[in-house]
Amino acid sequence: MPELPEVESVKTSLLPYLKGQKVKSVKVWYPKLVSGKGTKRDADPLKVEEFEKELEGEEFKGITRRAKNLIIEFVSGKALLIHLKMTGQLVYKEYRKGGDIAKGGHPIQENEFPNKHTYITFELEKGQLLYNDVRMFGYVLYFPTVAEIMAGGHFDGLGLEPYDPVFTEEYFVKEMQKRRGVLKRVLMSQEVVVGLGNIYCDEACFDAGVRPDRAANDLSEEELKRLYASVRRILELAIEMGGSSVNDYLLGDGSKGNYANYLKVYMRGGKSCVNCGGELEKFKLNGRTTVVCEECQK
DNA sequence: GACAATGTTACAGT
DNA sequence: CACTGTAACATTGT
Repeated sequence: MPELPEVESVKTSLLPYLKGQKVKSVKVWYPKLVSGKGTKRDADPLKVEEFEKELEGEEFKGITRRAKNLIIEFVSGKALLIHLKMTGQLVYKEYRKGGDIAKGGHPIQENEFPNKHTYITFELEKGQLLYNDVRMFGYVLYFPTVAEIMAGGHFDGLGLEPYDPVFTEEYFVKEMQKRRGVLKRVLMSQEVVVGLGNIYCDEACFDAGVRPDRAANDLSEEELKRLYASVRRILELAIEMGGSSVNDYLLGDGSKGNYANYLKVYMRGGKSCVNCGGELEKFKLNGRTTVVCEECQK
């Protein structure tokens, strides 16, 4: 589900609820999520019981994000590495007095969570932190320290954060000019800049007026500069709006992001272009549905 | 039933 | 080696 704006929004919306709270107990309902199978941490999977036991009594300290990964840190130094992949959700729900779930004024319906797609429940002092994941692609991995996450090779090969001071226009232009691959593939590979997925890749290309099916190094310097600005502008706008709730994505408090209302091409194939009124073209590119305006994107 | 869905990785093939 | 396409992960909705 989530691209960078969604993951960032989960981070900021969750932190105020979690910070300072202690974990009373943890229950894992789907072992693969915490075992590391299918990730770079295939070796030495921690058993479910150990995952649950290690987190008991831990106090939340902070949440950080690297690309589309979240790192939850505890005061003791222990940490969780989380990737939501396509349909993961991390939602906090306050207890109602008497130990039940809160409802008054809460944006999510009573009894909606936990549900059959809730695979981890963290019982905290004032509420529950729930990990839901319809397609079960995501993972939540335990590490004794943040340093071990960093040393574990999880972030190898990732490009720069879009707001890293080192990620300059010059850097972007230079790196893109080195790559002959299809623009969409390069942007989504996370190897130059991280955070773009299928939604924001199409949106950024539309905003910059370039077709995503061109070769990256075919773009002129001017086009690359436009694209650099568009990538940063689109991601920033989406973060401000709390991300795009197209399907499964929810913020940490269970509410939806608003950016879906501002999407100009994603999911709009066949509709009219907001710029020129022409019909938007939809096609497959690198196995992903892609939408462009033939008139506005060259 | 076929197909597609916000991500990522592995692998076969050119 | 560079790159492309496909499958896989598992489920739901159209």
